[in-house]
Amino acid sequence: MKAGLTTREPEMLARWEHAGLYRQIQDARRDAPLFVLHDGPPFANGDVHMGTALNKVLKDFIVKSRTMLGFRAPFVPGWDCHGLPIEFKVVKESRGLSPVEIRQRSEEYARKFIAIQRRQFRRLGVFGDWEHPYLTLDPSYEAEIIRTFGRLVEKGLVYRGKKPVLWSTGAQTALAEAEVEYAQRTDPAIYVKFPLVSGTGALEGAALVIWTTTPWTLPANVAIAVDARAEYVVGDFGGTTLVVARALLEAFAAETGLALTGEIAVLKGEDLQGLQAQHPFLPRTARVITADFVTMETGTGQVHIAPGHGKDDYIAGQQNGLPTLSPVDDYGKLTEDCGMPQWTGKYVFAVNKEIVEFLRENGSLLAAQDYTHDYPHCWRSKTPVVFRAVEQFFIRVDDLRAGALEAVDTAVWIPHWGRNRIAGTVESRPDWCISRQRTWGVPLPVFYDVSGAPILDPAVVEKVAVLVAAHGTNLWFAKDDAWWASELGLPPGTSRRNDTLDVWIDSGVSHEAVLRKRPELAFPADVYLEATDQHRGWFQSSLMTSVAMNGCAPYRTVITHGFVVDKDGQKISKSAEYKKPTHAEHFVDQYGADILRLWVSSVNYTDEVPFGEEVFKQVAERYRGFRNVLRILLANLSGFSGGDLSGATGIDRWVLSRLQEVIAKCRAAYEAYDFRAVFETLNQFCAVDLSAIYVDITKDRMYCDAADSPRRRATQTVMQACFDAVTRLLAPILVFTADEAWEFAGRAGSVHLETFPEPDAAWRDEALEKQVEEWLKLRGVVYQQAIEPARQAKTIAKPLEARITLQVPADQIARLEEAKNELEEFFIVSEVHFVPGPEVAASLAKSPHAGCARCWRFLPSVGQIAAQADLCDRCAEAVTAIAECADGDMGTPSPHQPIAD
RNA sequence: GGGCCUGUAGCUCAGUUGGUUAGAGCAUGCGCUUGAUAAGCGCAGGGUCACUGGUUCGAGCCCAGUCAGGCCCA
Repeated sequence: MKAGLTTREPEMLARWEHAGLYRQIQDARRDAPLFVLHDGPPFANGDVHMGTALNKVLKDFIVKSRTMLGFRAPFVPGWDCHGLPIEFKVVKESRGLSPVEIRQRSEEYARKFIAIQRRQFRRLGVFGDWEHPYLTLDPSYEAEIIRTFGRLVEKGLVYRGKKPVLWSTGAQTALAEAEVEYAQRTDPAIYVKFPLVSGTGALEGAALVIWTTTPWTLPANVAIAVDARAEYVVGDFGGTTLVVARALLEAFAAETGLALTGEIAVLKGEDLQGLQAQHPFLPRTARVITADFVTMETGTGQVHIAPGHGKDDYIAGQQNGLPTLSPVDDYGKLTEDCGMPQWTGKYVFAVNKEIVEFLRENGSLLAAQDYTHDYPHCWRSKTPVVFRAVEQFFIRVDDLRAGALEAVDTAVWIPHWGRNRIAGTVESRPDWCISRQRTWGVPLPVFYDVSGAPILDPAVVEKVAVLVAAHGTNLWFAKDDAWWASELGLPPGTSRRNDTLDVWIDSGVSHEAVLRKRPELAFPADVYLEATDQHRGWFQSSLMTSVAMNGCAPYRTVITHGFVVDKDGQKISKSAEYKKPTHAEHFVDQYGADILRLWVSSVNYTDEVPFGEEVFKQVAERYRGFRNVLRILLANLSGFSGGDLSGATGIDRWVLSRLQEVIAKCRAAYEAYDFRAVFETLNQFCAVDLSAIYVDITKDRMYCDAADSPRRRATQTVMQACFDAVTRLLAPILVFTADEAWEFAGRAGSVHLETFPEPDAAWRDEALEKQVEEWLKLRGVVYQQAIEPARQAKTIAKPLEARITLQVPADQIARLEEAKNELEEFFIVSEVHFVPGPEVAASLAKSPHAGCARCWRFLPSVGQIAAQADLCDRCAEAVTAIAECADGDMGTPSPHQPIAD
């Protein structure tokens, strides 16, 4: 059967595609109320991983179940195509490519993986408009990205500022983290005095001391950071009054030879906050600020802050309103802004030495050593990297924050704590830097006039959008400044740069580019569903752009799922040491897509989601349970052409009643996106109510009653209802198996065109359900106390050989006697007698009667009919009836044809 | 280090507003059946509810802390 799935599923897939099943479903729901699940685009890179599969299958559960709940639920899959990981791979493969070439190859790369992932998603049984996905590299999509930027400009939400980036002075380009490699190099480590110019008492005449390994950043110094809670000593160090963190006094003495000779005062870092200290060579002061990244590992506990030359420095600068200075050019040479003419034009790593000498001469230098450390280098030019502030464009998040927080509360967050998570990130996020110095992306549509000032004009941006919609963004890279200037009616001399937009803008505007553009969709979406990392990612970028443009959230409900973890609860590492399979294809090839889907339905997706071989083996067992139940129902229904419930017994009505509950529970669970509850409910119903109880008990009548006996027909009617409902309810999960069963049952069309069954209150019978619960308790006693011991003792082999004596409280006997025949069937024994007693107890005797050759029950009627001496009265009658209307030998029941194996 | 979250049998999960000996399915063991048979049925074993304190007549459920794990920041 396992082997069956992996070959049968692709066959069914081919049939679906040939028949255009997705189209059929959409057509069938043409006038139904709309339900939009908007696909968050996966990155077009790599194979479909278990996490991606989990995400897509959950989405498919929603789309299919809403469809079966009566909605029109289109699914337009998408891919995120731009971005560094692709560009990086392309550039790594072959160097020296022009931007146009990089973009060509990046697109090829993205399209290759879109094709691969699309095949893998389809293989999972995910329905959608796979022929027309949305791609962020489509010219029409790119144009929407550019238009959105224009709208943001129009609303005054975009500004230009400086921010430090990793910069390769060898390649004159910004680098991403991934493009940096670490190598050892030796730099001067220096201790520098900053005399205090404010401060009274003990601090009068004292100097702060910083430690740095990048002397060339001193011209950009604007502050000194201390740890607010740490203790600092103001003391005499061989004639000069210095401030040093207490924790570093010893190390300071060892490194500089300056030992504390007299303690003047002790202060907390926070007491130093706000003081001004004289810059060692520039006519300005550095302000003392506090920062939580100050450590007591090296230095003095006082950190030189140059916001233009470090990430921490920049953040601290933003928080304290400090200017971002960065007097370094593209080649790593100091510019005249450094304020020291003798250093201007010199390479920063060369000028270090001169700076140190200068400090030594002017008395600011307390000590200098060579310091060897791991330092980032450009992976391409191998030159040491600098942090350098460059012009960037930002979105004013402060102007959006209040609106975004309000919008958060208009959406439903599943699980509910998702609300806190996104609110937290929205509250704390700084302005959004939307420019990147990359090639594989949508160009930042900004021009510069001859003086170098940016032209931020929505009308110009719109013109760019129109050109891009027609020709794609390659145009930006293929044409020169003069072409663009003339095309857009800008003055000659207008130039443009090679910045691209942050890829979070790409996917973050999908509500504009997809929800509003596709005729079959609508804004806002009913549901967004992604992993929890997207609270900071797509959920937030989409929220910000939508609040900016629409003043509301782009979604009504946001569902998040956890990450997949292996069965030990460890995260699935992408590193080389992690050897276990993590690709969906591995599990699909081994077990089948339906089993992968059943796995998704069986876990609590709001937590971390465990998987692994053991988990899959277990799920595969459960799959067999479902499959076998469908099979036996189909087998029992073979030749059945409709009937009624006139011959129904208690157990039939009980199953029918239970079925109504199952239907109601499953529908409610699907509505609440609680697929695990669907799984549990159907599993319980199939494994226990149907397999262990109903089907087992009714075997006797299915095999031995006359084919058209009212009792048998009633049972088939009930089984028909069970099969029909279970197959439909299972369809969103076991997409292939359910449709296969539907086909075997002779139904026209796909089960995926159907709707879910609706519970019929008329069939609910809670009194009966209670009664059967009591019977089940009695059955437990019968098996525990009578049948099981007798089997172990080899008194009997099968329960039908047993005559049970059941002791029950006297007041219950009359009621039980009434149901005596049903209880014999229910216990699957030949005879039951009731005797009064203080408590429920069961005992057993081997039946004194002969066994019927046909139904295997031991009954007094066996042998009473001379013509059929080995049969009981019921079987004799059934055989006679068969003989009258048929010619074949039907004395024993024919095994039903195995169906759907 | 900070924010959000998770931790119940070997596995996946239930455990209603705190209230009797904590449940299910699967897996395991033993047995039965051989008319669901690369199936089916029965019985059994298995949990100091992560740990430690606290509130309460009573806590898997409430509170605090610890440990372990996840995501996002730093």
